[in-house]
Amino acid sequence: MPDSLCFKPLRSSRGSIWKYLQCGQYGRTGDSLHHFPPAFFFNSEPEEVLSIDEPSASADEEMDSAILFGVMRGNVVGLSYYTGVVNNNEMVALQREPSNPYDKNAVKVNNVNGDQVGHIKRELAAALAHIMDSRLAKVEGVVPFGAKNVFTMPVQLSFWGKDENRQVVLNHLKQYGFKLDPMAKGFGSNWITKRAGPSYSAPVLPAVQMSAEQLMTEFDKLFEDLKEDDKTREMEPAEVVGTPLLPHQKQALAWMVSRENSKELPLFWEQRNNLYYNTLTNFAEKEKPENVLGGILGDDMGLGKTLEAIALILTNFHDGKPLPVEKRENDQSYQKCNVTEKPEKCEKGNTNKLGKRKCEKGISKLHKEATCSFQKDTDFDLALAEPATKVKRKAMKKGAIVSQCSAKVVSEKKTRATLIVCPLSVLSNWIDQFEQHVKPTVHLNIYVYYGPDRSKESAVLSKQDVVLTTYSVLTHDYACRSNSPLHKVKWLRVVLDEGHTIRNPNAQQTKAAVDLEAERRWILTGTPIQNSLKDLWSLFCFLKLKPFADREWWHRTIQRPVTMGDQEGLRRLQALVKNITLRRTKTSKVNGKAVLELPERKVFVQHITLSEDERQIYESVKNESSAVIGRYFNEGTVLTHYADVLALLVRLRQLCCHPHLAKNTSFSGIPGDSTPEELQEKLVNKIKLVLSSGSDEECTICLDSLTFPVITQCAHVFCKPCICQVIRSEQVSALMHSLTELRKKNPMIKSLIVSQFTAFLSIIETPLRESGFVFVRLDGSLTQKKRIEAIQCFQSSAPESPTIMLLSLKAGGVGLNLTAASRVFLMDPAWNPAAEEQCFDRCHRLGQKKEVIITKFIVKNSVEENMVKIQDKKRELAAGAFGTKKMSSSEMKQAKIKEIKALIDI
DNA sequence: ACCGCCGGGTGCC
DNA sequence: ACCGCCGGGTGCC
Repeated sequence: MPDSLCFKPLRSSRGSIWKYLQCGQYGRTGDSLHHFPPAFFFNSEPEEVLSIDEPSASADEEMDSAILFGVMRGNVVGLSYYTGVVNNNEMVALQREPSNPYDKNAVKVNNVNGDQVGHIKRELAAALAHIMDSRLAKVEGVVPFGAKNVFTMPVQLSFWGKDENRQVVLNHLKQYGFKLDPMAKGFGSNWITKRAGPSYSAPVLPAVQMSAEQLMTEFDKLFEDLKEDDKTREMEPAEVVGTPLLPHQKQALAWMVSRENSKELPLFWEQRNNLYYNTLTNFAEKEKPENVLGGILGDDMGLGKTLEAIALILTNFHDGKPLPVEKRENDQSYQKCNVTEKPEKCEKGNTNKLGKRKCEKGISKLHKEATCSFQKDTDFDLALAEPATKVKRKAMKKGAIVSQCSAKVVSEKKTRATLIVCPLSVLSNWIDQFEQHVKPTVHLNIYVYYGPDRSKESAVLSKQDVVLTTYSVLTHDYACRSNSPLHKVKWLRVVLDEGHTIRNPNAQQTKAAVDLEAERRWILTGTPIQNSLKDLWSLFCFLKLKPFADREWWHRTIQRPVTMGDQEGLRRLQALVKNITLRRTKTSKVNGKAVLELPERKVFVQHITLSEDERQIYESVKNESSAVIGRYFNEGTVLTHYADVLALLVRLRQLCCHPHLAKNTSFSGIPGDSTPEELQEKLVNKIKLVLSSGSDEECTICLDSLTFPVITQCAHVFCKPCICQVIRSEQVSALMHSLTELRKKNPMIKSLIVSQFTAFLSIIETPLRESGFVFVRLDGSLTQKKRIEAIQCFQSSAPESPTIMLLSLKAGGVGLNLTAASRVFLMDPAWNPAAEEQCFDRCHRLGQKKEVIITKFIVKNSVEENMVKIQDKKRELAAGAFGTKKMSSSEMKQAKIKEIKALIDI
């Protein structure tokens, strides 16, 4: 529930290696861990690997390192005043109620469902209030017995907190005459282990725990066998899916359909008599808990998650029947009612109709809707008077069509629309894929909810087959939810593409997504967990996974046990993830055959030697940088100057690419002293100066006044002819050589040229042009529209289409499909090997027919070589993460300092 | 009748 | 509500 998301204000916490390593504990305790491919859990993120750790401050992070102070018995009173009921051994939540008019110390006791059971007895509440308010300890309760009492019942309280608060808590309780039992021996062992036990520190009670464990193991096994079977069954998609599915895609479809139609109880629930029990919390209720009608489709990039989702939408409507779609009788109707304009050319906010490709401009959406929907009589006639009427009459004679119509009429009352939320960068991909995979004889109503003219009528959205929108729009709308049709419609299905974008539970976009109302919920992501176990929680919240959507139950039943190394907790987590996730990697097998048979991929490293001049500049800047960083080391302030240090390193890397990238710094004294803003300002001022003063500025190459002045990133002004000549003669030529050779061999081969520095891409443009290469460019500065244009242009197989794409490493992120390219030139190494891999995958993915050859340029004897060494280490680290012990933050800092030293050879 | 005892009214925080 | 607590009724054994 959204409430739990707002539970406590937290700093926005990005991942860190610390958290990543914390997860290493899975491996320490788990013997059955091979079920989780490591990549599923740990995916290091490019920009985070060398980022500074923020101090751990948030409430829930405190809980991660909490220890058990002890336990005590208390009483819950006033039971007869409240509706909440509990079972013996059921977990309860304690909640302060400072506004209580009878006692400002009041502490409420709620059951797992959030219903109030009673209050903590006054005297005890007086002692607890301060502890809870000051967060000296988290107090958790279990009702050991007496759950059916009418007036009062006992409650076993356990106190968890930071070690340093332990004594404070004990003393405070003592003042009120209470005392904590250490919990180690005997006390309460019966009640605590029997059911709710495993969530507590497991090792103290081995004997009793074993039996509980064994029980669960048996249960898990049963469950696993069942589910594994479920995941290998294949299913044919609805007839209207025009693309044949690969075996693993049919498996995904079968699994997704079975998830959506599941009548089973959710995991960890069982029926006893007339009640449904949650075996983790011992909560019970009369009403059957809803299973998650959905889950996480965690297939690797390139396996076809989009197609799998489209197949699902078309195949599984209500009662296991396909979505009743409007059939187009023949091509005539298509022609007649079509404005053949490409959706890509639509203005923002317009409706893109599949197959129809109708773009609306200014006219009301409803009106436009009518243009092609020949089952809506009035609208239809209005918009498309004569010819379509004929089409329709003709159509109505056909039985198939009639039944389609009636099916539609019946289903009209049922929730119909699927909402797809995705990052802007893949929005057009969805449109393309719908167009590609839905038979052209079918008309699907697709509404792109984006742009200033998007309809605010929820009725418009709810009658679509598919509504596409972006996370930004979703979040924006959520801010004024009363006016957001997205948050009013009761969706048949909500699909979050690149669903890991909601992994931060405090982010507005997470809340906006969780707040959507839907019968079925899906998360598509290649990386369900990026940094730690916590990432999963948001996803579970979105899926409305009972009772884990509430932070407390998630924490007590899963997160803490797992973090504390409890086997039981690990098994629960494992079962849970397996239950709702389908994950195949590129190397997964279906019936002994690889899921995806991609052409081979080869990576070559080409070492570059800097020219005499370049080496000179490099060395001088390097010495300067080393001196500055060395000073920081001596002062012990490396980490406080981290940003500066990074800037210096970036300069060095830029120098490896091209001296002009960092030219200003090599002349301007202390490197790293200008922020990007200052740089920007400098540049603007320079341009102003040049423009205002005519051309009295000198070109530093010909030392004459400027002809055709151009300005570089580093605020240097040259004559265009001069700088072109310089660039041509300089050693970017390793690339040019390869490209020219390649063109000689096969002029049709397309290449990606990748760099992290867009300025470097700009420099490369010149010799490319000179040599007559046709190229496009894709970087972060392009608008969505231009991006699509660039990609389409590049992907085109037309003879005059560009053969080269200049790509900035971070542009577009995941999801880009650049399979037209079969060569990649990586001009400079990235901090993180994963970022490079992701980039290679943009062309080495489904649809690639050719062998992919990747060339990495590495400058000899430079910061780049050192980076490659660190990359290798990181790969090792990631591979062995399971066995690694938790690093403290000071160890982490040491590791970072070491890294910096290694980079600049100090 | 300054106590004890009895039995009815009453009851979370 | 099988308790405790309160306060009124009551009063030899």
